[in-house]
Amino acid sequence: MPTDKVPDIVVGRLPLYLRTLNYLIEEGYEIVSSHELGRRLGISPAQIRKDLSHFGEFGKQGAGYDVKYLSSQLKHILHVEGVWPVALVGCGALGHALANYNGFVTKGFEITLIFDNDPAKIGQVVAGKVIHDVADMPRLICEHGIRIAIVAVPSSAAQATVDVLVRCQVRAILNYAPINISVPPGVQVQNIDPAVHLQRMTYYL
Amino acid sequence: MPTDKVPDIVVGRLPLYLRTLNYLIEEGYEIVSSHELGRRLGISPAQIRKDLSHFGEFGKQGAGYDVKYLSSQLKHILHVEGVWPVALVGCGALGHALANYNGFVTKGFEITLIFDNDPAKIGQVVAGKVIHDVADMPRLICEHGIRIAIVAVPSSAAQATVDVLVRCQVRAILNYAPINISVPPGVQVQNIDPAVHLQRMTYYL
DNA sequence: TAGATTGTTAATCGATTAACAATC
DNA sequence: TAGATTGTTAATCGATTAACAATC
Repeated sequence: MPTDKVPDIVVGRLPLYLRTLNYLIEEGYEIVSSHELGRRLGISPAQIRKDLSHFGEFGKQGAGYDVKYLSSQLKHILHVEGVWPVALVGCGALGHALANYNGFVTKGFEITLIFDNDPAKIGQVVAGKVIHDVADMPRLICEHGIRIAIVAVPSSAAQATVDVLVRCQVRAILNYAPINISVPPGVQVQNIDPAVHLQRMTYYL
Repeated sequence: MPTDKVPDIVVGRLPLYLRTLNYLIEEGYEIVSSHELGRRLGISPAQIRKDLSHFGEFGKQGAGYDVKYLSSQLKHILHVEGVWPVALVGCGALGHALANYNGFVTKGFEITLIFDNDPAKIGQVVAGKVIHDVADMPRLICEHGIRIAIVAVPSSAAQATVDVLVRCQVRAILNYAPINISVPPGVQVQNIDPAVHLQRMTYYL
């Protein structure tokens, strides 16, 4: 029963399914059951089948799911069949690590533009890309048709950075600044703050 | 009505409340209402009041919450009144960035031990700390009484690293390797995988 | 066929919201 | 006091799970 209006929480699990399927491919699996996939993910088989049922019928009764086929279908659903160009704003230690991270391309992303506001860094080359002046963001992001950005600037600069990105038609922002940013409706934001993740665990210690 | 058995999802929001309260302190606020706090977080006021009610009564009717008091109470609840020593395993580009990140201490964490398996790196100093051989993890983590670790090793080494950490009595793991790791009951895991976060957003593009 | 696993429904479970008495 | 906001209950909403007919 495809496309009712898929809950956010279901969409959030699809990348995890995809990631595990790709490991299964590497391991040589051709077929996987919802039970085995769930075991690897710590998710119930029923939930996996229910989640997938939002988008169509991908399995075979009595057999399971063709790993490569389900992987390709999830890539299609998540719009990561190709490679999205991504802008990275902020090239400090974290920005450097992200620029050099070689795990993005196979997942559908490539950092193609890097920005910083430090005159000492502008013009330098990181991971084969020149660091541009943040002042040139509007022009360059527009020229490259960038829709996705990673924000790795200090908290104090995060909201202003995001405001510029939104005006440049960026519609998905991965925010590493440890602060809540606000965006207009229709703009996606995901936040990564290691301290928040750690504090969530210390509650149980 | 304190301590029923607080849902995970509620615990997960507390660090976000705390983070926002600390920004409010910086901005000079002394009192905040659930409405204002919710506005900043994109969460309903009712939810904030309900979440807090799991742990006690922290507000004043007609007034709101004393910002400093609520912040200190949340720190107490989350066990981040002091500073936890943290082990960092894997000192590549990401590990370097984490070792040099200065945002941890005020949030209750300090990276005190760094490990890598690369002979060329062992013995070098990063962020004022010597990089130790991963072979020495059991002894050093035990000696320092470490309960929290950050895993920034390649996916291929992640599970083995985690297995060692768990044997060393580590009970909270922040995993940056893009793979599902398995741990015994009672060990907390949080995962950070930028590609997963990005793919969750491309669905909507 | 016999065995296994899907896709889906209905039931259960849990989380969020609305509303308001209590009270500062 | 009057106005405002909390803490909490009950109602609503949504997500997960159990179970099974369909079927490979």
